[in-house]
Amino acid sequence: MADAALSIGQLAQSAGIHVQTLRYYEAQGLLAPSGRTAGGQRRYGAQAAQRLHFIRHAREFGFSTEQIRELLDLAGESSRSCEEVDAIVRRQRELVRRRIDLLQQLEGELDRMLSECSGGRVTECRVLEALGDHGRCASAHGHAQADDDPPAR
Amino acid sequence: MADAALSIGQLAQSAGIHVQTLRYYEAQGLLAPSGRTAGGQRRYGAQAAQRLHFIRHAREFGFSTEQIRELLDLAGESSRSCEEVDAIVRRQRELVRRRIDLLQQLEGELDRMLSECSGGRVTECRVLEALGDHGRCASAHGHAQADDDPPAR
DNA sequence: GATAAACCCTACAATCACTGTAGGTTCAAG
DNA sequence: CTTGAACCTACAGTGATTGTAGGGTTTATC
Repeated sequence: MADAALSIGQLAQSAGIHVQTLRYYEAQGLLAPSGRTAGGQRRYGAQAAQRLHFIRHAREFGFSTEQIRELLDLAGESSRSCEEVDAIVRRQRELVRRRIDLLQQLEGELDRMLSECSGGRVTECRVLEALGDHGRCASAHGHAQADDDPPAR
Repeated sequence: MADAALSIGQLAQSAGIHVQTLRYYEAQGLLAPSGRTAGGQRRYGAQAAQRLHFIRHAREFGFSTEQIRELLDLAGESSRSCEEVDAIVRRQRELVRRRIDLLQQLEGELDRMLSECSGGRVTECRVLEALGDHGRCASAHGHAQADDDPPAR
């Protein structure tokens, strides 16, 4: 069962993450090692590697560790309805959609700023002016505030 | 000069942010109050309000407080070349562009997941499968990791 | 001029998802 | 059996806020 057991460093390298992150996931209840050596070092089996794969993928999708724990729990009791999983993903897609919209507005603004600046002195630089003047924005992205968004690093 | 002096609460409300955030900006060297009352309470003049406007706008654009401090300093010595400001904005646009690309890939994936799920039980739910299986991704967004991105809340 | 409510003060802890560090232990190769 | 790389725990730091504790100040009303 624990045939090709990986050390924490090997698993981390294969996943492109730091060992600390793995220990962090363990502390968060996302990923436990399959076992430990006599000396206390973590060993990860193929199942753990797969679980990590899921976790990393979900993180890239912007899911929080909390949400991932939800998803993993849901997947564990495999007789439950798919609707809960669906709802989480659907909510996530909404967030992604909104973030894209916002970023595209910002990109447009930044482009406009750059096109108006032509390498003069700061006094006549439109960029700083544009940043200071909300009114000139192409889109009035008013300060909405009920909306958190997990970083998509 | 300090005619229409605002309290921290009034300024915060007018900007749609919390008073703690203003105190945080002060600690970070971004925004000092124009003065204090005899009792030690902060008072902000019109100039401070404008500076805050700039700060909030730049934050919405994804600039870090560090970058904003740079921009403000640059704007202060108004005889310097515009190129430094330009470079900061250009770098920022690159980051925004990359984030949009990633998010659009993610959106596509999430859509695909949802279309494959049709409200069954978790055992036959494609969503969890898709999240676990990187290989089935439309785009192989490999684990690039040299890239930070400030949250765009 | 007293009182009370609303506001403000400092200082510090918590959040999230990690990353870094200190000081010590274990493993695998030679 | 020694060496050095990798591992261990425990804890502090990151960035941009937000929350809390325990007080002081301002303002309006009586």
